Amino acid sequence: MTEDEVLTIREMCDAFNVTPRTLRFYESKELLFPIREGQKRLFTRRDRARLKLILRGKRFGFSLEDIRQLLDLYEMGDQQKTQLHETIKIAQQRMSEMSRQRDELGQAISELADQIGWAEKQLDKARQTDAA
Amino acid sequence: MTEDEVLTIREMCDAFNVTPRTLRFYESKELLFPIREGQKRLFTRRDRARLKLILRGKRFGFSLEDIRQLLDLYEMGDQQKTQLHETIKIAQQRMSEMSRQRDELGQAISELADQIGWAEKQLDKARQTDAA
DNA sequence: CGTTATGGTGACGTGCACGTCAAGAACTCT
DNA sequence: AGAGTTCTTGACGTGCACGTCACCATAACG
Repeated sequence: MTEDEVLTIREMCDAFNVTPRTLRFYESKELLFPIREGQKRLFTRRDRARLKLILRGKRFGFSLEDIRQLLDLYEMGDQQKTQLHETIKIAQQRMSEMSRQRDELGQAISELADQIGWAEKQLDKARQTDAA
Repeated sequence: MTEDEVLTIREMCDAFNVTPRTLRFYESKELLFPIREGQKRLFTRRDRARLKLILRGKRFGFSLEDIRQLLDLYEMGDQQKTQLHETIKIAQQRMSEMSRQRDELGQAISELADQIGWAEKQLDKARQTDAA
Protein backbone atom coordinates (compact mmCIF):
# COMPACT_ATOMS: atom_id res chain seq x y z
CA MET A 1 0.00 0.00 0.00
CA THR A 2 1.02 3.55 -0.65
CA GLU A 3 0.14 4.06 2.97
CA ASP A 4 3.18 2.28 4.35
CA GLU A 5 5.50 3.27 1.56
CA VAL A 6 8.59 5.17 2.61
CA LEU A 7 9.81 8.08 0.52
CA THR A 8 13.29 9.25 -0.33
CA ILE A 9 14.08 12.85 0.31
CA ARG A 10 13.49 13.75 -3.31
CA GLU A 11 10.13 12.03 -3.47
CA MET A 12 9.16 13.76 -0.27
CA CYS A 13 10.25 17.11 -1.69
CA ASP A 14 8.24 16.63 -4.84
CA ALA A 15 5.20 15.50 -2.88
CA PHE A 16 5.17 18.56 -0.64
CA ASN A 17 6.97 21.08 -2.76
CA VAL A 18 9.80 21.79 -0.34
CA THR A 19 13.58 21.56 -0.68
CA PRO A 20 15.88 18.88 0.76
CA ARG A 21 17.45 21.56 2.91
CA THR A 22 14.07 22.23 4.48
CA LEU A 23 13.49 18.59 5.36
CA ARG A 24 16.97 18.21 6.86
CA PHE A 25 16.44 21.42 8.74
CA TYR A 26 13.14 20.18 10.13
CA GLU A 27 14.81 16.95 11.19
CA SER A 28 17.55 18.88 12.97
CA LYS A 29 14.83 20.76 14.83
CA GLU A 30 13.15 17.46 15.74
CA LEU A 31 10.04 18.10 13.73
CA LEU A 32 10.59 15.04 11.53
CA PHE A 33 12.17 11.67 12.31
CA PRO A 34 12.96 9.87 9.08
CA ILE A 35 14.43 6.41 9.49
CA ARG A 36 17.85 5.66 8.06
CA GLU A 37 18.77 3.10 5.48
CA GLY A 38 22.53 3.30 5.83
CA GLN A 39 22.99 7.04 5.65
CA LYS A 40 19.95 7.87 3.58
CA ARG A 41 16.78 9.24 5.04
CA LEU A 42 13.50 7.48 4.46
CA PHE A 43 10.34 9.35 5.29
CA THR A 44 7.45 7.38 6.70
CA ARG A 45 3.70 7.88 6.75
CA ARG A 46 4.20 9.52 10.11
CA ASP A 47 6.65 12.03 8.66
CA ARG A 48 4.21 12.83 5.91
CA ALA A 49 1.43 13.49 8.39
CA ARG A 50 3.71 15.67 10.47
CA LEU A 51 5.00 17.63 7.51
CA LYS A 52 1.45 18.34 6.41
CA LEU A 53 0.72 19.81 9.82
CA ILE A 54 3.99 21.71 9.83
CA LEU A 55 3.22 23.43 6.56
CA ARG A 56 -0.28 24.21 7.70
CA GLY A 57 1.00 25.67 10.93
CA LYS A 58 3.38 27.84 8.99
CA ARG A 59 0.55 29.24 6.92
CA PHE A 60 -1.07 30.31 10.17
CA GLY A 61 2.05 32.16 11.16
CA PHE A 62 3.21 29.76 13.85
CA SER A 63 6.91 29.39 14.50
CA LEU A 64 8.56 26.01 14.05
CA GLU A 65 8.98 25.79 17.80
CA ASP A 66 5.26 26.41 18.32
CA ILE A 67 4.54 23.75 15.77
CA ARG A 68 6.87 21.26 17.37
CA GLN A 69 5.00 21.53 20.64
CA LEU A 70 1.69 21.03 18.87
CA LEU A 71 3.03 18.01 17.01
CA ASP A 72 4.19 16.48 20.24
CA LEU A 73 0.65 16.78 21.50
CA TYR A 74 -0.70 15.01 18.47
CA GLU A 75 1.53 12.04 19.10
CA MET A 76 1.33 11.27 22.75
CA GLY A 77 1.09 7.55 23.37
CA ASP A 78 0.91 7.35 27.12
CA GLN A 79 2.74 9.77 29.30
CA GLN A 80 2.76 11.01 32.81
CA LYS A 81 -0.63 12.29 33.84
CA THR A 82 0.83 15.57 35.01
CA GLN A 83 2.39 16.03 31.65
CA LEU A 84 -0.87 15.04 29.99
CA HIS A 85 -2.78 17.55 32.03
CA GLU A 86 -0.22 20.21 31.27
CA THR A 87 -0.36 19.41 27.59
CA ILE A 88 -4.13 19.63 27.53
CA LYS A 89 -3.91 23.07 29.07
CA ILE A 90 -1.43 24.20 26.46
CA ALA A 91 -3.56 22.76 23.71
CA GLN A 92 -6.64 24.53 24.99
CA GLN A 93 -4.78 27.81 25.04
CA ARG A 94 -3.67 27.24 21.47
CA MET A 95 -7.25 26.40 20.56
CA SER A 96 -8.65 29.64 21.92
CA GLU A 97 -5.79 31.46 20.24
CA MET A 98 -6.71 29.88 16.95
CA SER A 99 -10.40 30.60 17.45
CA ARG A 100 -9.64 34.22 18.10
CA GLN A 101 -7.49 34.29 15.01
CA ARG A 102 -10.24 32.75 12.93
CA ASP A 103 -12.78 35.29 14.13
CA GLU A 104 -10.39 38.12 13.48
CA LEU A 105 -9.72 36.73 10.05
CA GLY A 106 -13.45 36.66 9.38
CA GLN A 107 -13.67 40.31 10.32
CA ALA A 108 -10.67 41.22 8.20
CA ILE A 109 -12.25 39.42 5.25
CA SER A 110 -15.51 41.32 5.49
CA GLU A 111 -13.65 44.60 5.87
CA LEU A 112 -11.59 43.84 2.81
CA ALA A 113 -14.76 42.89 0.97
CA ASP A 114 -16.18 46.31 1.83
CA GLN A 115 -13.08 47.99 0.47
CA ILE A 116 -13.30 46.01 -2.73
CA GLY A 117 -16.95 46.96 -3.06
CA TRP A 118 -16.05 50.59 -2.63
CA ALA A 119 -13.19 50.35 -5.12
CA GLU A 120 -15.46 48.73 -7.68
CA LYS A 121 -17.94 51.54 -7.24
CA GLN A 122 -15.17 54.05 -7.86
CA LEU A 123 -14.17 52.18 -10.96
CA ASP A 124 -17.76 52.35 -12.17
CA LYS A 125 -18.00 56.05 -11.52
CA ALA A 126 -14.80 56.55 -13.48
CA ARG A 127 -16.28 54.62 -16.37
CA GLN A 128 -19.40 56.85 -16.31
CA THR A 129 -17.25 59.96 -16.38
CA ASP A 130 -15.31 58.48 -19.27
CA ALA A 131 -18.45 57.83 -21.29
CA ALA A 132 -19.69 61.40 -20.78
CA MET B 1 -11.45 65.01 20.43
CA THR B 2 -9.28 62.01 20.99
CA GLU B 3 -10.00 61.25 17.35
CA ASP B 4 -7.80 63.99 15.96
CA GLU B 5 -5.22 63.86 18.68
CA VAL B 6 -1.68 63.17 17.59
CA LEU B 7 0.52 60.87 19.64
CA THR B 8 4.20 61.00 20.45
CA ILE B 9 6.19 57.90 19.77
CA ARG B 10 6.01 56.86 23.41
CA GLU B 11 2.25 57.29 23.61
CA MET B 12 1.92 55.31 20.43
CA CYS B 13 4.13 52.55 21.82
CA ASP B 14 2.12 52.34 25.01
CA ALA B 15 -1.15 52.32 23.09
CA PHE B 16 -0.14 49.43 20.85
CA ASN B 17 2.47 47.70 22.93
CA VAL B 18 5.33 48.01 20.48
CA THR B 19 8.80 49.54 20.76
CA PRO B 20 9.99 52.85 19.30
CA ARG B 21 12.36 50.87 17.14
CA THR B 22 9.41 49.06 15.60
CA LEU B 23 7.59 52.27 14.73
CA ARG B 24 10.70 53.82 13.20
CA PHE B 25 11.29 50.63 11.30
CA TYR B 26 7.73 50.66 9.96
CA GLU B 27 8.16 54.25 8.90
CA SER B 28 11.37 53.38 7.06
CA LYS B 29 9.43 50.68 5.23
CA GLU B 30 6.70 53.18 4.38
CA LEU B 31 4.03 51.52 6.44
CA LEU B 32 3.51 54.58 8.61
CA PHE B 33 3.81 58.29 7.82
CA PRO B 34 3.98 60.25 11.05
CA ILE B 35 4.16 64.01 10.61
CA ARG B 36 7.15 65.89 12.01
CA GLU B 37 7.15 68.60 14.58
CA GLY B 38 10.72 69.74 14.21
CA GLN B 39 12.42 66.38 14.31
CA LYS B 40 9.93 64.58 16.45
CA ARG B 41 7.41 62.18 15.05
CA LEU B 42 3.73 62.70 15.67
CA PHE B 43 1.39 59.85 14.88
CA THR B 44 -2.03 60.69 13.51
CA ARG B 45 -5.35 58.91 13.52
CA ARG B 46 -4.38 57.54 10.15
CA ASP B 47 -1.18 56.05 11.55
CA ARG B 48 -3.16 54.46 14.35
CA ALA B 49 -5.56 52.86 11.90
CA ARG B 50 -2.70 51.60 9.80
CA LEU B 51 -0.76 50.22 12.74
CA LYS B 52 -3.82 48.32 13.89
CA LEU B 53 -4.05 46.68 10.49
CA ILE B 54 -0.32 46.03 10.42
CA LEU B 55 -0.39 44.18 13.72
CA ARG B 56 -3.41 42.21 12.64
CA GLY B 57 -1.76 41.27 9.39
CA LYS B 58 1.25 40.08 11.29
CA ARG B 59 -0.89 37.80 13.41
CA PHE B 60 -2.08 36.22 10.18
CA GLY B 61 1.48 35.54 9.13
CA PHE B 62 1.68 38.20 6.41
CA SER B 63 5.02 39.84 5.68
CA LEU B 64 5.39 43.57 6.11
CA GLU B 65 5.64 43.92 2.35
CA ASP B 66 2.35 42.03 1.89
CA ILE B 67 0.80 44.29 4.48
CA ARG B 68 2.10 47.44 2.84
CA GLN B 69 0.37 46.53 -0.40
CA LEU B 70 -2.88 45.86 1.45
CA LEU B 71 -2.64 49.17 3.28
CA ASP B 72 -2.14 51.01 0.05
CA LEU B 73 -5.39 49.52 -1.14
CA TYR B 74 -7.22 50.72 1.93
CA GLU B 75 -6.15 54.28 1.26
CA MET B 76 -6.69 54.94 -2.36
CA GLY B 77 -8.27 58.33 -2.91
CA ASP B 78 -8.53 58.46 -6.67
CA GLN B 79 -5.97 56.83 -8.83
CA GLN B 80 -5.55 55.68 -12.36
CA LYS B 81 -8.29 53.31 -13.38
CA THR B 82 -5.82 50.74 -14.59
CA GLN B 83 -4.13 50.82 -11.25
CA LEU B 84 -7.50 50.63 -9.53
CA HIS B 85 -8.46 47.62 -11.56
CA GLU B 86 -5.14 45.99 -10.87
CA THR B 87 -5.48 46.70 -7.19
CA ILE B 88 -8.94 45.19 -7.07
CA LYS B 89 -7.59 42.04 -8.64
CA ILE B 90 -4.82 41.81 -6.06
CA ALA B 91 -7.27 42.45 -3.27
CA GLN B 92 -9.57 39.71 -4.53
CA GLN B 93 -6.70 37.27 -4.61
CA ARG B 94 -5.79 38.19 -1.06
CA MET B 95 -9.42 37.76 -0.08
CA SER B 96 -9.65 34.24 -1.43
CA GLU B 97 -6.32 33.51 0.20
CA MET B 98 -7.66 34.68 3.50
CA SER B 99 -10.90 32.75 3.06
CA ARG B 100 -8.94 29.60 2.39
CA GLN B 101 -6.85 30.27 5.43
CA ARG B 102 -9.93 30.80 7.56
CA ASP B 103 -11.47 27.52 6.39
CA GLU B 104 -8.24 25.69 7.00
CA LEU B 105 -8.01 27.25 10.42
CA GLY B 106 -11.53 26.03 11.18
CA GLN B 107 -10.50 22.52 10.22
CA ALA B 108 -7.35 22.70 12.29
CA ILE B 109 -9.38 23.86 15.26
CA SER B 110 -11.79 20.96 15.06
CA GLU B 111 -8.92 18.52 14.65
CA LEU B 112 -7.19 19.95 17.67
CA ALA B 113 -10.48 19.75 19.57
CA ASP B 114 -10.63 16.05 18.72
CA GLN B 115 -7.14 15.55 20.02
CA ILE B 116 -7.98 17.33 23.24
CA GLY B 117 -11.08 15.18 23.63
CA TRP B 118 -8.97 12.09 23.19
CA ALA B 119 -6.36 13.31 25.63
CA GLU B 120 -9.00 14.07 28.25
CA LYS B 121 -10.37 10.56 27.84
CA GLN B 122 -6.90 9.17 28.42
CA LEU B 123 -6.57 11.28 31.50
CA ASP B 124 -9.87 9.90 32.77
CA LYS B 125 -8.82 6.34 32.14
CA ALA B 126 -5.61 6.99 34.02
CA ARG B 127 -7.62 8.29 36.95
CA GLN B 128 -9.80 5.16 36.95
CA THR B 129 -6.74 2.94 37.01
CA ASP B 130 -5.39 4.98 39.85
CA ALA B 131 -8.51 4.59 41.93
CA ALA B 132 -8.51 0.82 41.47
C1' DC C 1 23.11 74.95 35.67
C1' DG C 2 23.52 70.06 35.87
C1' DT C 3 20.57 66.07 35.43
C1' DT C 4 16.83 63.37 33.98
C1' DA C 5 13.38 62.26 30.41
C1' DT C 6 12.27 61.97 25.73
C1' DG C 7 13.41 61.79 21.11
C1' DG C 8 16.60 61.59 17.00
C1' DT C 9 19.97 59.10 13.61
C1' DG C 10 23.26 55.66 12.25
C1' DA C 11 25.32 51.28 12.65
C1' DC C 12 26.00 46.87 14.17
C1' DG C 13 23.95 42.52 16.43
C1' DT C 14 20.41 38.74 16.67
C1' DG C 15 17.03 34.83 15.97
C1' DC C 16 14.53 32.43 12.65
C1' DA C 17 14.07 29.80 8.48
C1' DC C 18 16.07 28.41 5.37
C1' DG C 19 19.66 29.01 0.71
C1' DT C 20 23.99 27.92 -1.14
C1' DC C 21 28.24 26.06 -1.84
C1' DA C 22 32.08 22.40 -0.92
C1' DA C 23 33.54 17.79 -0.54
C1' DG C 24 32.74 13.15 -0.23
C1' DA C 25 30.04 8.38 -0.21
C1' DA C 26 26.99 5.09 -2.96
C1' DC C 27 24.62 3.50 -6.69
C1' DT C 28 23.62 3.26 -11.90
C1' DC C 29 24.56 3.22 -16.55
C1' DT C 30 27.50 2.50 -20.50
C1' DA D 1 36.72 2.08 -15.03
C1' DG D 2 34.66 6.56 -15.82
C1' DA D 3 30.71 9.55 -15.75
C1' DG D 4 26.44 10.91 -13.88
C1' DT D 5 22.85 11.06 -10.39
C1' DT D 6 21.31 11.15 -5.66
C1' DC D 7 22.36 11.39 -1.28
C1' DT D 8 25.18 12.84 2.93
C1' DT D 9 27.37 16.27 6.36
C1' DG D 10 29.42 20.63 7.50
C1' DA D 11 29.82 25.49 7.11
C1' DC D 12 28.95 29.92 5.66
C1' DG D 13 25.47 33.29 3.45
C1' DT D 14 20.87 35.67 3.25
C1' DG D 15 16.38 38.21 4.03
C1' DC D 16 13.23 39.63 7.40
C1' DA D 17 11.97 41.97 11.58
C1' DC D 18 13.41 43.97 14.66
C1' DG D 19 17.03 44.66 19.29
C1' DT D 20 20.79 47.12 21.08
C1' DC D 21 24.18 50.51 21.58
C1' DA D 22 26.63 54.82 20.90
C1' DC D 23 26.14 59.44 20.49
C1' DC D 24 23.65 63.96 19.86
C1' DA D 25 19.65 67.36 20.58
C1' DT D 26 15.99 69.47 23.29
C1' DA D 27 12.84 70.43 26.98
C1' DA D 28 11.53 70.15 31.81
C1' DC D 29 12.72 69.89 36.67
C1' DG D 30 14.79 71.12 41.06
